[in-house]
Amino acid sequence: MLLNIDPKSVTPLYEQVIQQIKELCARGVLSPNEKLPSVRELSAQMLINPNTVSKAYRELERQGVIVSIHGRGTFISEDFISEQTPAQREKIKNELKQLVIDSYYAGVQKETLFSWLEDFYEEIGGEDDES
Amino acid sequence: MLLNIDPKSVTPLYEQVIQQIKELCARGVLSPNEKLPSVRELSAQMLINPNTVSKAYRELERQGVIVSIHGRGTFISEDFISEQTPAQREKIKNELKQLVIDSYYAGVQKETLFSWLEDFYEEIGGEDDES
DNA sequence: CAAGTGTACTATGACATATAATACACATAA
DNA sequence: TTATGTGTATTATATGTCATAGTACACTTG
Repeated sequence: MLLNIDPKSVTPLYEQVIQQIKELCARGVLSPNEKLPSVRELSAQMLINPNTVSKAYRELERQGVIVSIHGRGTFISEDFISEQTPAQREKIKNELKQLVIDSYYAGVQKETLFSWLEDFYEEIGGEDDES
Repeated sequence: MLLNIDPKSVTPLYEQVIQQIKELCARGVLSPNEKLPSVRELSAQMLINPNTVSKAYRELERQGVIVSIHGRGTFISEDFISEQTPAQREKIKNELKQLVIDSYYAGVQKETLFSWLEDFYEEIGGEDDES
C-alpha cells in the first residue's frame, strides 16, 4: 500500500495524501519521473473518493511536486524548483513558533525537539531507496 | 491591545486567541493569577463575537492554561501541570516532521530551522516582563 | 475503436466557523 | 436588597470546507 490513510483523523483526507506523497518524495522512496497510481486506482486502493485524490493531485501539482498529463497519468516532477517565497518562509517560522509553545505546554523538552529534528533530517538526507 | 486578531487569516479566530494567549503566558508577559479581560470586554476590543472569545477561554481552561470563575472573571493558572500525554507528544512529533518536509520544499535550510528554534527558546527562557 | 487516463461540473450531506440574540447563575459593590 | 459585571448555556442563522456521488468530456495508448 503506497499510502496510509486514516479516515478517523482530524486531518482532511486530501491533506493526508498530500503530506504522505511529499514525504515519500523527500525520503527518495518516490523518484523523479516515477509514475503515480491513477486517480481512480489510488482512490480504489485507499477507499476514498476519486474527487478527493484529484484534489490532492491538483494541489501537489500547484506546489510543483508532481506533474499530471492528460490521458497519460501523473508523475513525480523531474526538476523541483523551490519557490522560496517570503510568505512561505514566514508561515513555516510561525508554525515552528507555535510548535515550540505547544511543546512547552505538553512538557516536551527542548533537547527532545532538537533530537527529533536531527532524526528527520537524517531520514531525508539518507536518500533511502526501497528497490 | 492585548491580542492581534486578523479576521482575514485562514486560522480560526478562536484559535488565534488561544495561540496568542498561550504565547503571552510562555513568554512571561502574562503572569500566574493575572486577570484576563472579560469575555465581553475582549470581544469588544477585538471586534469579534463574545461567543468566539468564550470558546477560546473554554479551550484554554481545558488545557489548564487559564481558570474561569463564575461571576468573578478569568485568570492565568497559578500552577501549570504539563499533562505529557503520549498522544500529544506524538502529535507534536508528527507536526514537526511535516514542518521539516515543508521546509525542504520551501527551500528553508536545516541550519535556519535550528536557528529559529534557538531564538524561540531564548524568548521563552528569557522570562521577559513588560512592566 | 475501446480502455484507461486527467479534468470539470453539479448536487448533496455532514461538519466547523462565526455571528446574533437571549437567558441564566454567580460575585461584588453600592 | 438592587445593580452591575462576570462566566455560561442555548438556539438560530449564514457561510465555508470536506467528502461523496454521479456524470460528462478530452486526451493517450493499444
